[in-house]
Amino acid sequence: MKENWNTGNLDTLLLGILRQRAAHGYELIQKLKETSEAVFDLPEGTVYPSLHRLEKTGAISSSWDSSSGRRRRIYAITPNGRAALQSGKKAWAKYSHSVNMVLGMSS
Amino acid sequence: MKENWNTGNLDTLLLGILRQRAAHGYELIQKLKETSEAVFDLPEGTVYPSLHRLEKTGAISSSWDSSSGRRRRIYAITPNGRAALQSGKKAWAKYSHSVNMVLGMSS
DNA sequence: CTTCATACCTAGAGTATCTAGGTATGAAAG
DNA sequence: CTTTCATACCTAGATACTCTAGGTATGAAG
Repeated sequence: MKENWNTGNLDTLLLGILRQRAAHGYELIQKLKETSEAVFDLPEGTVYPSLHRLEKTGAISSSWDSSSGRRRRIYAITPNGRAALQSGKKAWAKYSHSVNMVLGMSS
Repeated sequence: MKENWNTGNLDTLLLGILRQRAAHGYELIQKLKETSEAVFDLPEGTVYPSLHRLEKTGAISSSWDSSSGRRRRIYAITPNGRAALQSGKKAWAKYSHSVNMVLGMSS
């Protein structure tokens, strides 16, 4: 992942959801909404391109599943993705600490 | 300010610096760098447009100062700006809490 | 007198998000 | 049975912010 939180942070959030278990795109949107208490209520036009980016860089891999009759693309995090998640978390820790400093909030 | 942290957050950061005392643009860049421990080391091409945005929306006001020989545009936060800062801080609190949830970090 | 830090500015490139459209299936309601 | 809604995928183009890369000008230092 990049070492700047300010851009492409959705990629890190998706890896954060996928770190526990694989999921398909639509499901990720819902989990992101649930886990964030509706703060991240993102349109598909935002999330799908992000997933395609992550797959292109090898952070996640996908496979089609049709067991439910309805076709789904299941995404799973790769070892590369876990490394990217770790550096993304570090970037977040630095970024959030700095914002707290600048805004004069408890860090 | 907008209720979404993800976009236009630099505006809130600048208000955070200006909440204590007025400052000119170049100085704000340095203070942002100092206060954030170099995490926010932003180019002028990023910061000046942000200041112009803030002035256009009435969150800050500016005046020219030539007392140092070198001309400087001094920015001060307005009452509107303080209100915008408050809502920006609320947006940040919600956003950062949600990121911590999604990434599984201590919130 | 040249170089560097200060101090301002903007146009255009780059990039991420969002809007708005499209397709298709399963379930529920009437 | 057929219409409607949630599921489930996709992309093209608009929007918006950041950054690059240029420009100008002054004061200080060497």
